[in-house]
Amino acid sequence: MTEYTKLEEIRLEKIETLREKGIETYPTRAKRTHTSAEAIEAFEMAEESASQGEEVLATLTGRLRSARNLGKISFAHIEDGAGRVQLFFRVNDIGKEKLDFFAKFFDLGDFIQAEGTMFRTRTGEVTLRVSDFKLLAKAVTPLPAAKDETLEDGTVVHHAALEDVQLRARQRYADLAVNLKTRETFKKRAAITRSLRDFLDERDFLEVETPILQPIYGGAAAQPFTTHHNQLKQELYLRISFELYLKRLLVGNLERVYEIGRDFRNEGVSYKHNPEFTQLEFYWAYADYLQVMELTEQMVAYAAEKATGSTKVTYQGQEIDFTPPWNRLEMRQGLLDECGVDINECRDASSLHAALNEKNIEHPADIQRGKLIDWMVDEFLEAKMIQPTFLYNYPREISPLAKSIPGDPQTVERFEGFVAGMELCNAFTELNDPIDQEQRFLEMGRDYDEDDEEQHPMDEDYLRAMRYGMPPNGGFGMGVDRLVMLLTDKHSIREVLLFPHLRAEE
RNA sequence: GGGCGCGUAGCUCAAUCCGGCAGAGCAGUGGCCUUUUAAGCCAUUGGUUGUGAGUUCGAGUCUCACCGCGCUCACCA
Repeated sequence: MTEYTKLEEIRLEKIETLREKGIETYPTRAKRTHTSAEAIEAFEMAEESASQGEEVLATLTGRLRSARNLGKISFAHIEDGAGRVQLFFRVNDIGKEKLDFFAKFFDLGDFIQAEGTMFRTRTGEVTLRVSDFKLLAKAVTPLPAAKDETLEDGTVVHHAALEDVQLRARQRYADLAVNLKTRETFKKRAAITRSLRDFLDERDFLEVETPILQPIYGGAAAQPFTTHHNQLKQELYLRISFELYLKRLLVGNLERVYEIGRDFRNEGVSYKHNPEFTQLEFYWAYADYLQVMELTEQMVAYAAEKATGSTKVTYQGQEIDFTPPWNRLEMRQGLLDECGVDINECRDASSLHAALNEKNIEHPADIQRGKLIDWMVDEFLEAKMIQPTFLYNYPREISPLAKSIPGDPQTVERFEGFVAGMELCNAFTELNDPIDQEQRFLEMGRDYDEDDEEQHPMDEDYLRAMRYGMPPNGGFGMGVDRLVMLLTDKHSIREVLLFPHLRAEE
C-alpha cells in the first residue's frame, strides 16, 4: 500500500470532499481555445489594431504554478506547453462561492481549465479575467518546487527549485514539470536528432532499422548484455553496434544507409558512459574515410547550427568552434610531437616498449602494439584535442573492420573525432575483402584470447554476405548523447538522458 | 572495482569544525486583505537527521559497517 505524507493526505481529503459535492476531480475531457502564448499574442494584436478594445475571449488550460489569494480577489499563474499566463479571479465576476472554491480546493500542481477575457493588469501583465473555471486533474503529491520569481528583464528565477541530481534523474517527470531548463535540454536533443536525420535524408541516405537482439554480437570491442528467447531456447545478445548489419545492406545494393538507435554495452558507468546509449551509424558506398571526414564536419556543424543557432558553442566555459574544416592530426605525427616516439619506426610490441623505455615514459607492460598505441593516444593526445579534431591513421591491430592504407598494411584508414577532450565519433574506410576479413577475425580471436576477456566472435553470415561482393565504402559511428552533451553544455551524460541508468532504489 | 566527498521537514539549506533542547525560508493548515506576481501580515502543523551497530551521562555531530548519489582513477574502439 502506498504510504502518504501528511501533505498528500490533506489533498486526498480535498479529493474526497469534492467527490461528495459531486465535483469530478479527474474529468475525461478538456477544452482550450488558445495556448498561453497564443492568448497573450491575440490580446496584444487586438490592443494595437484599429478596432482597439475588442474583447479577446479565451479558454486556457494548464498547470497551476502559483496562487495569490488576496481575500476578494485571487491571482494565479498557470503553465502550459507554450509558457505561462496569469489568471485573475474576482468576486464581482464569479461570486463568493466560486472564489472560495478556488482558494480552498486548488493546490499548486493541479491542472485547471479557465475561460474569460484577456486584459492588462495595473502592473502591465497580460492576464485572463476568469469568468468560469474547472478542475482538470488534481495533484496528490506537491511538486518539489513551488514558486518562481519573474525578474524585470523577464528571466525566471527558481526559488527552492528541485536540484538534487539523483532525485531529478529518478523522478524525471517531476524535474521536467518543475525545471524549464530540463525541458529545453530535451527539446534541443530532439532538434539535434532531427537535424542529423534531415542532413542524411537530404543526401539520399536511407534510414533503416536492424536487429537489437542478435545471435552474434560484433562491430565493436565491448562486453554485451545477454538474454534468452524462451520458446526458441536461443541465447541472444543486445547489440553493441549496428555495423555488421548495416554493411550487409551495402551487399544488397543499398548504397547509402544509416540508423539512429540504441546500443548496449555491459561496462562501467561514468559521466560519459551509460549502459544503453544512442548511436548514429552510416555507411556510404564508393566513399573513403576522407570523404566521410568532410561529411562529418558538415553534419555536426549543421546540427550545432540547428540546435543552438550557431556553429560556435560554449562547453564548460570554453568556446568550441564546429565550423568546418576541423583540425586534422595524423596519429603518428601527433605522437611523435608529443612524446618523441615514432610508431612507424616501431613495427612490433617489443620495439615500441623499448622506444618508450628509452624516453623514460612509464607505460603498461605486456600489452600488444595496437593497445599500447591506444594508450599513448589517451595519455598524450586525447585531453589536448579541445577544438574539433580528426585524429587519423590508426594501427591495424585495434581496427579489425577497417581497410589498410595502400602500401602500409599495418596502418588503416581510420579516424576518430575528438571534441573537448572527448571521443565523439569513429569512422573508417571499411574492409570489404572477405578473405582479409576472415583473417582479421581469427587474429582478433587470438589477440583477445591472450590478454583480454573480450572475445571478438567470428560472424560467418557476415563473411558470407561479404563474399557476394561489397562495394568499397566509408562507414561512420557517433555517440549521439555525447553530441547532445556538447551542444547543451552538459558535463554528464545523465543530464541528456531522460531516464539514465541508476541503481535500483532500496 | 579503488580513492575522495555528500545524505538533516514535501523543496532549498543552517546546526557538524570543538558532542549539550534539531532550526529557517518556501510549501501546508487557520485567519485578515478587491490589481498581486518569491504578495504581505498574524497564528500554526510538520523530523526514525539514509540504514544498522559502537563510544559516551548525553550523538545530526565521534568510530565502524552497509545503502544511495556525486567527483575522480581504472575499465571502455
